[in-house]
Amino acid sequence: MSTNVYDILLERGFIEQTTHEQEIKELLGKEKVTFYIGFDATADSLTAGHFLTVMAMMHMQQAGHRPIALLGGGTTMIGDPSGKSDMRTIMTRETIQHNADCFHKQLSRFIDFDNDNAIIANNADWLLELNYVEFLREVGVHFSVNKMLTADCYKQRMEKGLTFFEFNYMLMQSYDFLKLNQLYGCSLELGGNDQWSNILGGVDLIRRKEGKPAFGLTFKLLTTSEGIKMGKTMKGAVWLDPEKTSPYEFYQYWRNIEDVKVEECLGLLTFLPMDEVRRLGALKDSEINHAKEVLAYEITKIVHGEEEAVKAQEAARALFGGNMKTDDMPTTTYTAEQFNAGIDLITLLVDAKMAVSRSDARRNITQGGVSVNDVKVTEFDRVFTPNDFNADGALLIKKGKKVYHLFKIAE
RNA sequence: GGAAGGGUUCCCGAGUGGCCAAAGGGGGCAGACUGUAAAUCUGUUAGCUACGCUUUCGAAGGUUCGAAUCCUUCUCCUUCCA
Repeated sequence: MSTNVYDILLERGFIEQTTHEQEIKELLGKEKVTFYIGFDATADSLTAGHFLTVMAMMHMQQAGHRPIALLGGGTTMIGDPSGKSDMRTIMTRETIQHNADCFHKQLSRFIDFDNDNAIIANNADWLLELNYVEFLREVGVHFSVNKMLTADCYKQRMEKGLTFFEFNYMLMQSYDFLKLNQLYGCSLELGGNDQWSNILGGVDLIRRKEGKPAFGLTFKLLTTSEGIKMGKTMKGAVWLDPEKTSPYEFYQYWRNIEDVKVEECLGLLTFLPMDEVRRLGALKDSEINHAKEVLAYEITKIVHGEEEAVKAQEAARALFGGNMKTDDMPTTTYTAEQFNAGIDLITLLVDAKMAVSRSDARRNITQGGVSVNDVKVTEFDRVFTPNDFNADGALLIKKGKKVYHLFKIAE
């Protein structure tokens, strides 16, 4: 191991807090370390938010360490109260299992699970059959309620109310760490900074109960400059599953990132050398658009592969560069009869899901937000026929600056 | 178990018989300005066959010409007492 992976993570901006900085660094420098990161199986796909942690796992694995991806099949049944203002909906075991399977599949794209290079575990395996009294005697005795209550994550909940059910989350997660320590010799837990309290609990538990060293480290959370968690849009999370968030949308999300976040994201979410990251991050004004292109391309490449990244980039360049290239555009087709009869603009917008309702479509048109073949249309009852097609035999409709759609007759 | 307060549109939060599709803020969308950024300003933000109509204020009933507003039951939450 040439460069210590701790230094890499530090330089790239991952590290937020550590339990024992010196010891962790030394440990990572001298031996193969088994570490774990937990993923709550609350949806059937990983999100852009998870991606940061996945990147960290990849760095660690490249440096020769052994990751354990712990799927929260058991803990998800409780729901982590950290950073949540309300209690989560409780999910069924079947849903959680399905989600865990999806996570496993997605993670395999990034992490090599063959030949014991990485381990995938599910805490349902030990949490679901726990004996309550035994658990209290073995684990519960090591936790001080007074101390837990002073933890930031619970403090926030003191006002809104916190159930005993959720209060146990910390014990469950700590127990996971203990269990992984016993089963696989796992001695390091990584996670987002919102996991700090939970990680500390596990580190303490192992040290007390096993008398063995254990460490914890948290990563920066990706937020916008206003402190809102990144990876979310109003339409929901940015998913890694191409069925849920298309590679183009994924690309666009990063392409539209705030200026001030470009350098941070390049360091965290790409494998570009740091010299390059700093060079790109230093670009000013409109120059920084180049850095954003690189960022979007690199992330898309890691998540969806080079081919998709190229396609997304070309589609974006074509659209915003002015020269329409219609190959990869989202398209809706109609039969010749339908089009010959004429289709009104509202229907087109709604069919293409460019508007959520006919009222919404009408509003957008009236307010001057819609253009057809680059001509602004403000009459909402305008009807289109093949006579309105452009040179390529289609209608190109844009809503706003970034949403576009192609309409043509089915072959 | 007892007492009090409360559930309003995407979110927070006004509204306590007609002037309420419901103030204000946030968020979203669109327009202007720009660099596919941020900030700022403007418009808009239940649905529809649209100067009108239909469905919304925890749920179900009821009173009334008329209910988010009053009554009854149910339900959920919060706080205080035990």
